[in-house]
Amino acid sequence: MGRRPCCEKIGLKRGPWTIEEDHRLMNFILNNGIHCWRIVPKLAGTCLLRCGKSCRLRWINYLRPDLKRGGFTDAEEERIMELHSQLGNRWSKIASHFPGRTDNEIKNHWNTKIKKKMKHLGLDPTTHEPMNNITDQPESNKITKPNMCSTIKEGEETKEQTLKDEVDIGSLFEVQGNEISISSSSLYSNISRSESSSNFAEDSISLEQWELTYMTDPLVPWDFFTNLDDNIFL
DNA sequence: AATTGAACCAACCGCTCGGAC
DNA sequence: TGTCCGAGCGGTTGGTTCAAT
Repeated sequence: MGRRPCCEKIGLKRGPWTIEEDHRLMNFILNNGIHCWRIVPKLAGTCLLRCGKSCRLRWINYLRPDLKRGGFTDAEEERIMELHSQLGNRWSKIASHFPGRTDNEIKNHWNTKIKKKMKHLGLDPTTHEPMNNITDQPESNKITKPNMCSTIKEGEETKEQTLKDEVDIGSLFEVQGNEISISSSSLYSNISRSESSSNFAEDSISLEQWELTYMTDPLVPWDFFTNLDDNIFL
């Protein structure tokens, strides 16, 4: 017998999310936090005909307020290459080094841009070795590079990495009455104090303001979070 | 202006992991 | 100890956008 589906798929919507769905999911999470993804769509209202898994993905990859939008810088690309050479395709681990970036975003960027860039430089994107070293050798003489992925054990990860993994997205918000508080100290708890301001501020806006300003116009939202960054790193 | 192919990226699928019982 | 289930992860797909012709 096969595995049970993660949710009852009959009657559930698939494909691109609408503004209304985003709005409803965002409001639900801001008001209730994240406890169990499976029940989120059930409690979020009748227009959210999505499975919990889909809600989780939408939140993590698109709606999360601490997401950093925009292209990757050269420095970020270099860091991704460096981390990939150590961690392999462990995108979530790699993403944990980039606050505000998602594993999906990094994975996509790797597959569409960095891979090509490396090939252009004559490097094998999988092994990070110069491609001639491998292709010029007969099969029997090839030296197999150890799989970096398998050489790193969970227990050997740094404390810093472990702490980053433990950031609880659901705890980033506090909704009190009609006010949403985005705790900067929570948002950036995975950044060392030396990198961030010691004077953490609570950035509060009203729920109505949030909805009117950021959830009705799909082109606007990310500016808000850019400004949030500016405020925090002053 | 229309067509076509490439590039990009959001979303889905299926598997693994880990906690609860 | 084994089973179940939710969450997380990585690979893949498919729709959209953009550039070239």
